[in-house]
Amino acid sequence: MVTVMAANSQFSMAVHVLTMLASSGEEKMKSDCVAASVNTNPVVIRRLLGQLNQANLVISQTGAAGGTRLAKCPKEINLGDIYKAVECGEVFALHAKSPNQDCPIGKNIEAVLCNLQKEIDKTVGEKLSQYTLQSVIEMVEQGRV
Amino acid sequence: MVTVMAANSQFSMAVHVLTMLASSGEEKMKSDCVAASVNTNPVVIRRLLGQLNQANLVISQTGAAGGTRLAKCPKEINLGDIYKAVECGEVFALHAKSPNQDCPIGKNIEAVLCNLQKEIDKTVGEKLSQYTLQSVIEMVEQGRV
DNA sequence: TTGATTTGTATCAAGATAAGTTACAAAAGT
DNA sequence: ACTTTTGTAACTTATCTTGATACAAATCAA
Repeated sequence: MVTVMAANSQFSMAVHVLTMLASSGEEKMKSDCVAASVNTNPVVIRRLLGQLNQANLVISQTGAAGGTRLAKCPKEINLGDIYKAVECGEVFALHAKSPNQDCPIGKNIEAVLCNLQKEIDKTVGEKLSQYTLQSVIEMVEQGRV
Repeated sequence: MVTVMAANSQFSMAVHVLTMLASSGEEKMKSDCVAASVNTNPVVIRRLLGQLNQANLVISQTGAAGGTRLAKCPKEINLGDIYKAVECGEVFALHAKSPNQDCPIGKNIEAVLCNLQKEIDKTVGEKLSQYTLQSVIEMVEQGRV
């Protein structure tokens, strides 16, 4: 596995986490247990679950006997929903600094790139939406891809 | 403009740079001149041009009266080529640390995500390939998107 | 009511990346 | 020779992601 640190793996973790929750059905899971499978710290999982909660993909409960479960069944969650929920940013970034506005190209290129960025992001979202969480579970269960 | 530093804007810069080169036609441009439009340091531009050179999109020449020009005409360069050339990484990253291999889900989720990653990257490449550098130039010239 | 458990969240440290900058060797024209 | 320009190395700065510790708030059980 190629590990590029500082790269955003939240989407991958989110899919993993939701697959875990799906496997436990109605029963709530604790962040410690999920963290053990993802091989990370429980706080990282709770942060992620916070985002998934805001997107109405999971339901959490504090206190003893607390934990988290899916808010919908796996067939009703698609990977596009998850991608939007964790909001990893865009496929490519716009210029770090605004280009030179005195240059005809510099003046107009940003708007063109911005629209392109939106279109690509939409394309990614649509492609991801073709997969439900249920289909991911089936792929994982069968050990095939 | 929303500026997220540390995010990779190489693709945006590359499109900008190539648009500049296209505008100067056969005539070679100096990195200083391109940098002035992109609003960055000439070395940043030269680093980027190095990648574009390796992908055979531009031709550079050292020395006095040196500079860089396109290696092909703008109709023969598409944004997919540029995306591949700058290799900004993937749309989403895989897990930073390998998941727990003792967990049935942890054991198999990586392969599923890896294939998904490749498919999404392919989708992005195909979408970007629909646009030629020529079409970008036209959008920029017309100040519309 | 008291105590234990778990989430939610703040805060800090560590590791990595991108971009900006300086410096300089190599190449190439005049 | 001298000047210009690329190619590249090295360093700095700012920022991001992840991991880790700590603790308040919520919830359950005895």
